[in-house]
Amino acid sequence: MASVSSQPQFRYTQPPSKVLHLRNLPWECTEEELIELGKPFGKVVNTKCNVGANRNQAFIEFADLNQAIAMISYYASSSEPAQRVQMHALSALMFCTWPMSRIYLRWQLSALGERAHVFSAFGFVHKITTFEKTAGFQALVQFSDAETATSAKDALDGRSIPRYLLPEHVGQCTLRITYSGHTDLSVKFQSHRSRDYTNPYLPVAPSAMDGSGQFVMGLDGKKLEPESNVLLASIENMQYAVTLDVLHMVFSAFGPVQKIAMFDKNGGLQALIQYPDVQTAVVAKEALEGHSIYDGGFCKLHISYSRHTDLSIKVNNDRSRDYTIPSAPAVNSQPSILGQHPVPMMGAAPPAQQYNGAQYAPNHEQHMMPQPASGWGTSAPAVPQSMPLQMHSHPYMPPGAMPPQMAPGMMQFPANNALPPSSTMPAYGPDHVQ
DNA sequence: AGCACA
Repeated sequence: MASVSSQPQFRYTQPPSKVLHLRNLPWECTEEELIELGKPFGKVVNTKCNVGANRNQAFIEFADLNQAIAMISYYASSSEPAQRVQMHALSALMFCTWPMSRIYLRWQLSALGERAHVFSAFGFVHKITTFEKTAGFQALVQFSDAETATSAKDALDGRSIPRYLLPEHVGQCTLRITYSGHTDLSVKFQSHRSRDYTNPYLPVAPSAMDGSGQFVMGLDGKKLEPESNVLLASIENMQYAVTLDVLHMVFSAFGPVQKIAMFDKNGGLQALIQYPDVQTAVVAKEALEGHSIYDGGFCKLHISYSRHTDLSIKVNNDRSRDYTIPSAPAVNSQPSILGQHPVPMMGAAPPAQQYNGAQYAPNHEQHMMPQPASGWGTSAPAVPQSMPLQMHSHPYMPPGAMPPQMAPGMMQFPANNALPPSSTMPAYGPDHVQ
């Protein structure tokens, strides 16, 4: 735990790229705005906006690698992995203006929960601090200038935070906004309750780190773990058997699964799932966390990043498998899997509609995950699906070749957060954008 | 009306 305080703790989980991937941009943005964002750091040669089901993701490509690095570095917050930094910093910069006078907004949520993104749609959020009072959850938000603050106040006061920005269990959050009496926020640390987006070198608050300095808290107070290409999934409420093949199918929807190891822990089932790269694991985790494999909350997944990066699978059996080894796995030696499959799944469970949660916009045109094969009894969209490249090409689960255990009531895959595992552009051709 | 500091 030594050695951390004076240096910013950037953690780059990806090799540098000329292409930056921006996630969680609030609402739609334009190509012009993306160019404005990147211009201070170099020559923007390509952009793609309105990517993803929520149209809140984008790509920026620079002419030179160093320019992309410069942008990342500038907006890096020392308390977060680089991927999240991109997301936060860039969302704070949308519709940006750069001027002098400062003004504060005070806002209040009618329920617990905090989303800086809400404000960043209107301009560069310089600093934010949150706190709880008897009246509710409050925050001070400092913008770059008064005009920006005024437009944000006028647009947001009395309105609700978009559902997709909120956790499922949080009800409607109505904002109340007035001007603050403060003139300048003085943020001493980056922490789970306050941020200074103008200063990437601000130290991380000790309270936001654990003993080893490894984990930090996100602005929402949740733990941020170092990202990994290996996920640790624990399964709760396990009314039905979860087999290796079921896990393989569920996790393969986001990219090729290299290895799976299942084991029992504290009376529950856990599994380590290995992807070839971190980004695929990030997408899978964000999409699957908290959701159930079967309708009715059965076999609910809780997913975290593993400390492992490469599992060593000693033997292929019904609890562990290395899918990268070409020797045909003896799937047929377990004919009982189907027989053991829970009967209620086949008839009693209603058609799978697990992902009608608000954070997954029900935008069928934008679905990029494999749709249920015809015959599953769920409504298939009329329009052809646009799938990311790896869905067509990865050898582990060709589209339409779902394992037989896929039963009615099994989870469908969510539509958003489904990004290609690389931060290159080609997966989103120009025909995908209006 | 209500405004932080690890």
